[in-house]
Amino acid sequence: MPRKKQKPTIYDIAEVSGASPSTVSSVLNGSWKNRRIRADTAQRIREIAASQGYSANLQARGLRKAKSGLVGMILPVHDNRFFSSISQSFEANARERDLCPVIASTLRDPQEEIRTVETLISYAVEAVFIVGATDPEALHRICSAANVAHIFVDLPGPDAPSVVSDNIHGARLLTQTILDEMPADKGQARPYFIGGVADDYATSRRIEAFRSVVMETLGGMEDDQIIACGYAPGRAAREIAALCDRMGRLPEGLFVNSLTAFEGVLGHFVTLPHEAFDGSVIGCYDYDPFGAFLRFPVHMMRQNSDALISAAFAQFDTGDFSPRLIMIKPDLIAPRTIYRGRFVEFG
Amino acid sequence: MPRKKQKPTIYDIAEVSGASPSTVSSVLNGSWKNRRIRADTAQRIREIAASQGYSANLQARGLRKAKSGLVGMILPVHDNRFFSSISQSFEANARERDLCPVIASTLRDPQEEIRTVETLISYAVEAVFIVGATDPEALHRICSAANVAHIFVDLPGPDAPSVVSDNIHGARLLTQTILDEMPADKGQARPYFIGGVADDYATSRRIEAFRSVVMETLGGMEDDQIIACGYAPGRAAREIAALCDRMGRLPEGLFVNSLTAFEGVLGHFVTLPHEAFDGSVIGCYDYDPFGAFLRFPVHMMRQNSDALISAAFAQFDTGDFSPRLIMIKPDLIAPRTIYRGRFVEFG
DNA sequence: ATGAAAGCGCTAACAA
DNA sequence: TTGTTAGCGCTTTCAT
Repeated sequence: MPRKKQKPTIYDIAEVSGASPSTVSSVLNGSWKNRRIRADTAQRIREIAASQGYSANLQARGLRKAKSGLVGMILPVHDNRFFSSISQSFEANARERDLCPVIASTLRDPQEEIRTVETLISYAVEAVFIVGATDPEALHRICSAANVAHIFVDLPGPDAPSVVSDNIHGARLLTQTILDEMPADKGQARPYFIGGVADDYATSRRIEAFRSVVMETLGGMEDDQIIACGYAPGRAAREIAALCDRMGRLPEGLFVNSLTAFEGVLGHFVTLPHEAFDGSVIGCYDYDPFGAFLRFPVHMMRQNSDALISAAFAQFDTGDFSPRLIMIKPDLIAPRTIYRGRFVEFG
Repeated sequence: MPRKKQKPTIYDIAEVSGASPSTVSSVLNGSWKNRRIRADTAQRIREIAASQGYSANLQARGLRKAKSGLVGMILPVHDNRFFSSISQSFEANARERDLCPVIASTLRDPQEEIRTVETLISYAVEAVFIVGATDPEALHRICSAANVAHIFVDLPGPDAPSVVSDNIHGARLLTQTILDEMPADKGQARPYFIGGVADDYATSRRIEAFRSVVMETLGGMEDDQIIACGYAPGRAAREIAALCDRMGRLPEGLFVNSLTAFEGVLGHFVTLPHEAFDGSVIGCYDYDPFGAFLRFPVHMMRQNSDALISAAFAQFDTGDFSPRLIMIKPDLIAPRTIYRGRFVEFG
């Protein structure tokens, strides 16, 4: 590739225009409203800059101003409908504020979370949005040591604003729906809960809600009806297979705790005949448009990713990073219903 | 929030340790292997740095070295399984090279693509990966004017390396499969192709492949069997509804050209009774694990996102950015089959 | 209405 | 084996 000449700097523009670097700088970054610069000099400088293909070196600006124009977000995985919707909203919100989004996935590895947040801080991000962290305390410590604004989303963290789904409400509603749809003689029914990590904030509340609704409705429940086997599809696939094996059929009700777990569950379901699903009611906490149209009906709780992120940014805008918990209600999406979101005319 | 003291710099560490800033710098950034620095001074400096919570200011380093440690990627949308898998692979590949990924979605807006690439360049990204661009020429011009390495993925661009799916192969295979699965008396059958933009590189080749296989197999085809209505779900929903309306039923064969279009199609399908699908064979170019388990069987072409991105990074590693076209074959995923990818044990 | 100059935190010659 | 120094490109007082 032929070595092109370097990107022009304000000094190049200054030289060509005959103005000083500081004048050029203020014209080109908008701060010239304060400095009283003649409209025509400003205009001339802008034209020269355009003709030279000038664009500011954002690293230099960031260094000088001790801020970068970047906003960071970390999340567990990209390739999952909940988190990728989060990314989509994050991007839109960041752009509205003229910030450049930096989104990183950490595969629920606490070490990776820490490294990533440290990297973001080293780039002087204006804030970091922490989605579904496994070790919120550590991340909080790091951010506040560096005096970096941070907001927790989905899973709350200590001593900072947190925007979370109303898990109790959502899980109660989903559990109730599953039980309602089960055949009339629920006496012996043993609905199961699968996926997630029992100590996680979100999972623990969902389990609690599941348990209490089951107790209220069926009058009893045993511990083995909770299979908190993590989020990985592979693990969920093995667990559901083992469960079906033990029972000799599918459970009457199944509460799947995340899309990733659901993906795993599906990995087993593909091996089953159509009739296998007849006696079962299945619900999933989190929504996927394709998941809504499976071979069997699925009740889905759609976390309002857009509302979660918008609320987090609204908090960011206030500049107040004192602890508070903001709850967003998720929506129950009936089987075979397609939710139409903000981005339906894009793709 | 109590105002913490500023982040320590190499000067702070230098002062405490009694060494000079350059010594500190080289110790802390690894370049001390060349400078022969005593192991114990290095050790002492590292300890002091750790105790002070030092971490390098990457903007300053980037400014000085005229590179940032960032790699950029732009893609149409996040919340779609194909693109979010691309993100997942991009992230993994970037990390392996100690680069910080910056992923931005541009909603297929050419202006937004341009602005975004300019922003990335202003941050001095080491390369930009351009996925599914609508205006590759413009992006190429911008990148090469700024002398920034760039690689096209999914949709090829001019005068730069491009890694694309083997669309002809994939679309032929998918079309053939759809036709094969159709009822024996195919004489009058009119399979349809829906989604995408007819001038797009990928779509145009897929249409071409679709057309030629249909011609070979059925002996004829008319132009209205191609509905290149773009990628937006909303639009695809309206088009398929209109088509079904005109035909009074579903077409015998349907080739859906992207997941976003498929989502739209599904938006109409949810209104149809189960039997409506009996006489239809449906295929989708692109894979989604939930899409693989719908109420009706779907044949899916899985673009190998991991291979696409890995090949792109392999090219990046060579440092050679001269034009070349690298083809990656997609895989046909049979209905009701779950593909197990690289990240199946994460979630 | 504009310019000169200092300095953000870091790296890389060049000295010593 | 280590220190001194000159910038990277920009913003921002402070002068004029």
